[in-house]
Amino acid sequence: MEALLRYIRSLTSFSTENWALLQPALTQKTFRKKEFLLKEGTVCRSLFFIVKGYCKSYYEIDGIVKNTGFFFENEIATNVSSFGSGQKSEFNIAACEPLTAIIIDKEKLFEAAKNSIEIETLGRHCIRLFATKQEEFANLFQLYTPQERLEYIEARYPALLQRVSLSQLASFLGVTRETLSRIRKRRSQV
Amino acid sequence: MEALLRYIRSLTSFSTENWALLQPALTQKTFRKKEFLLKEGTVCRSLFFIVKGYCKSYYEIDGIVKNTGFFFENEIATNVSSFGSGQKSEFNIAACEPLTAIIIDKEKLFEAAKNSIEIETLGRHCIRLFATKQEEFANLFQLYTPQERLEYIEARYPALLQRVSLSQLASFLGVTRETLSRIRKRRSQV
DNA sequence: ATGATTTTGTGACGATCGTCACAGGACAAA
DNA sequence: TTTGTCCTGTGACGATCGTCACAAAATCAT
Repeated sequence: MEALLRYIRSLTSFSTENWALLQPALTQKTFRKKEFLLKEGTVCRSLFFIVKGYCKSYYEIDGIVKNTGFFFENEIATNVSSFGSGQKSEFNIAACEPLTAIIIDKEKLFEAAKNSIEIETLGRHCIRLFATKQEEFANLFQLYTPQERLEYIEARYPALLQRVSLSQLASFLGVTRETLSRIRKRRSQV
Repeated sequence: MEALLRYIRSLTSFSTENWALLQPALTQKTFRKKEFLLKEGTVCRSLFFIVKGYCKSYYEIDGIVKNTGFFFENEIATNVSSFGSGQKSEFNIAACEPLTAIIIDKEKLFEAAKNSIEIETLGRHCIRLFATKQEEFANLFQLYTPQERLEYIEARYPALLQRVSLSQLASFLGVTRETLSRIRKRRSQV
């Protein structure tokens, strides 16, 4: 739980009273590898603050898995649009390793926020971070080639490469695993 | 100004007192075609609510313009990450037509939000909408081929096609104008 | 240690894309 | 009308990617 408080205080000033107010919204839970945090077709009613392990978001289209994001320790995983609008999620979030997360319940969070502008502000910061990350990855695809995308991840998210297999990474980069393999080969030959 | 109030009330409940509190943060301004709303290298200190006309966000990399978004009437254009973090913007926003916008000043908005949880909540909703749209377009690139992306825009944003030239659209879809032309040809021949 | 499963690399081939070059059409200004 | 500019289409060619197939390497469970 202390990890979450540290995370919050890195975003915005947050009193111990507000931390107490927030407690009813928090539950700690563990997930086995491949277990769902969020399943396609269900409504997302939680934020998942990752304490240990990592998970991924992915679409399954015509039986093919397409990874859209990886989430590691001290990050929040969720489906912003489903969480915000109450509509069904179009993608899954699943643990890639045994995972421990603090689940922040939407309804109880909103109740707490009604009486605390600091909590409301915290919510805004969380969404802002999410929007920034989405923007970063949207640009990654709109602006760069697959090879440049790989180099961007290598430079900016080296930890991701350490923990995610090349097949999983290829799916995330929007190419087949064969293509990723050839990009790596091409590059080493130059 | 009424358009902005209608926009706000479509997002969240908003009293006339809060509307009055918000007034100091608002300025109306017109832009000529090709004029900058936000220039690369400067910090984004405003939200631009578009009353009439439209604008685009774009990167200029090695002299090549890459469009990343179009913003029309009753939408808010901004650079969320620059607006939120205070860092310099890496892209431009420029009017594509003569444009009228209500400029919402960041500092004065934050002052107003300090004393009003309704305004703070409004800010959260604005960012949420932005995050949702970013997510939508990030997925468009991660999941679909150029042809499927075109079909998605045709189905979901037909108005965009009416107002944006094919060259501009090609840049937005992440392909050259020649490729977009051939996609359209291929499709009509089937 | 052994066998099964997963992950990665690679060759062949066709499809798609980017680049360069050029031509025709739409539109606005003189 | 004429000129100039911008937008769109298309042909040629090389580069890159996806698909299918198979093999090697690494990992996991027993």
